[in-house]
Amino acid sequence: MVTTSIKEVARHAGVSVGTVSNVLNRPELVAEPTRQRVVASIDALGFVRNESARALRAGRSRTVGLVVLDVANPFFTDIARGAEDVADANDMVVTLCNSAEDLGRETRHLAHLEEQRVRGVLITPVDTGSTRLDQLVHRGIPLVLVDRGSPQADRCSVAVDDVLGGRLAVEHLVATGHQRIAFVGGPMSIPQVSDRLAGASGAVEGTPTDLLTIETSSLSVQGGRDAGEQLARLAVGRRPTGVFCANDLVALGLLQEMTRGGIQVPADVAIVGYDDIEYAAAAAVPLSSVRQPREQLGRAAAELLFDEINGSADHRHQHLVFEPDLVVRDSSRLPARATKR
Amino acid sequence: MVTTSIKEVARHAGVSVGTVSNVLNRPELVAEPTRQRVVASIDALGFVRNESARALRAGRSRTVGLVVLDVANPFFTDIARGAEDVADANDMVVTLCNSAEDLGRETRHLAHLEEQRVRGVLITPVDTGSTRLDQLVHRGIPLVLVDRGSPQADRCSVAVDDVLGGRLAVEHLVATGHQRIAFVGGPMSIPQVSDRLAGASGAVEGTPTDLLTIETSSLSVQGGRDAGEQLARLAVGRRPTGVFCANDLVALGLLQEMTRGGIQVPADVAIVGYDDIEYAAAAAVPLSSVRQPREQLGRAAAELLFDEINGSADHRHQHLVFEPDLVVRDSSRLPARATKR
DNA sequence: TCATCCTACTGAAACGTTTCATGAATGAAG
DNA sequence: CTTCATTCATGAAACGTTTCAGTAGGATGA
Repeated sequence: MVTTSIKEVARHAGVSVGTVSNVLNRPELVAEPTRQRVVASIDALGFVRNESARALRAGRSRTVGLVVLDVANPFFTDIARGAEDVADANDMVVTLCNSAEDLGRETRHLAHLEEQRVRGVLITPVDTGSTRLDQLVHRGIPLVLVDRGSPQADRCSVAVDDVLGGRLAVEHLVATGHQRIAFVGGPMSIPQVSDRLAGASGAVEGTPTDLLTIETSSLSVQGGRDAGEQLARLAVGRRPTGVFCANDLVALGLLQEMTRGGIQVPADVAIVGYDDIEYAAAAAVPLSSVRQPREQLGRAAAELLFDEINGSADHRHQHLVFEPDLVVRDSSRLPARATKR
Repeated sequence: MVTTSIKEVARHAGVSVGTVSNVLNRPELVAEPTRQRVVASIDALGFVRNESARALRAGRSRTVGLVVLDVANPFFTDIARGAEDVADANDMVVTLCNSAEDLGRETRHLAHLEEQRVRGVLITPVDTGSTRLDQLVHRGIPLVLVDRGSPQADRCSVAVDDVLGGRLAVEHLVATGHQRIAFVGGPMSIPQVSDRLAGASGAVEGTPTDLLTIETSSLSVQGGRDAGEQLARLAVGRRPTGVFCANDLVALGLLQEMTRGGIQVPADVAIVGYDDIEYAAAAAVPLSSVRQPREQLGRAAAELLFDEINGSADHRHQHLVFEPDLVVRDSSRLPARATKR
């Protein structure tokens, strides 16, 4: 691997290394003819800046880390996109790290980020109580919690209001006339699940609507299928006519099981999911779902981070909460009886 | 941000910086009591290695870049997982970059990787003819092409045999008795699509089977729906009874349109997709699909890369081609007429 | 006893930048 | 003609490591 250094560029252009550096970083300090000569030499030699040397001298890098639970999940991909946008605008680079919900991997990534002297970290931690994060904060590395972990005084956080999301979904079911509604999701130990259930409960309060809870062992298609089987076994008169699922995978599994059992969606059972994943709209019956402002979440997180990085003096830690909204599709639409094609 | 350097550790432990460095990198050269003293100081001061300084001095970093077309695509996530495994074993780190099929983003990522002096790059390029890659190779940075770009003498590549994949799918349809088969996918300018079609053509050659081609404008659910509409309009006697789709999204769209039109899958039309995405098994009718050895692809790519990095002298560029296999599910299963539950 | 070899450690150079005090050249003002 | 700014460019120090030639002090062998 042949590498050209600033020194060789300097020699080639007949100037000092300081001048080359100035051309790169503060071109306004360099006379135009000189500048052009140096630029020409850079091109001729194929010079590429050595970021390590730069970072070493500067004492800080130009990267921030983004550690997510699952890179394959569109939720995090969209967050990453938002964060990258903001980083770009600040002449920074985002290093994307996938913890895959594995504490060991998360720890290794954080260690490597520290060794790289990243300017800050955006993270959805595997374990919200991890002391690894406190360590980072303690070392003075700005940190923003994304969609997990309770607000703490010494760091910023961004999140989406899951209680509101649950409420929106179930209010919609109530409004379209359902009197027996089920919440399907689990395990309840996941804060997102219990928050969404709390919202659902809130929505039926004061109405004559029944809310049945079916806890699944995981937020997966299989979990939805299992719950669907349970529902299908109920007598028609006791079966919920509206179901709110804690996420879209569960909803898809449920939908599949309903179809298999000859139960019509939405005529017999209306379904609302959560997350609005790409496949929600592409399901056998397009799925109503609660959509989170994912990209906005990433942007906001990055902005908080850069605010802390740049103006560390007067930075105030904040805890932003965003509002989700409901996307209504066929799976919960009132059957349009008198409509022709 | 407070940072402790090796110098302070040395002072704290009462040794020279060289000794601290040895404790870190070649502990066998250090007497045990000294080593323990230094380790204690490191812990006490919360020392974290400065990777920039290390890389600068060493003249090379410990990272390789992996540039993918879409981080959200499980195909690439699995490749990443495979590559990371291999990197881990070599004490290297993978930097994951998402080009999102955007040439500008790809270029920026590559530039940044170069500035970081990565040891090598694994890439599925946006534009296979890009001179940016030649530049990298020319600068002596090892490069492995992943699943795109024709084999070149100056770099390794790994790929999956798409012709074989197409053949497997259609041979299966032929074997289960279908005499009118359709290939659905497009645009044909994508090599993967035309290769899969070529395999499909090969499979019907010499058989009395008809192969109809329906070109879609994109490999999306919508593309599948549009094709499905076309198929549904055909008279039953002329309609293909088996369909091979160029990917699973198309297959899902097609499946959805069939269901909507009252055409039974697989009784009236059998469907085979490609990629075996997570949702394939979770579709309304679980989808048969051609599965690619994704993680293995990532492993192989990384192994080729490290081979080139480590033994640059006697490294021979290779072009590996992996074989996909067919996963048969309900969507193409012969209806089991006499089977009870 | 001396020569030789080991072991454990030291001290300084080097990596490629950025930054800053310094200096040379030019032109303007008096 | 001197003085003073202003504009450009220079050269060296510094960043935190790793590496390598040295060296001190035993231990070993003759």
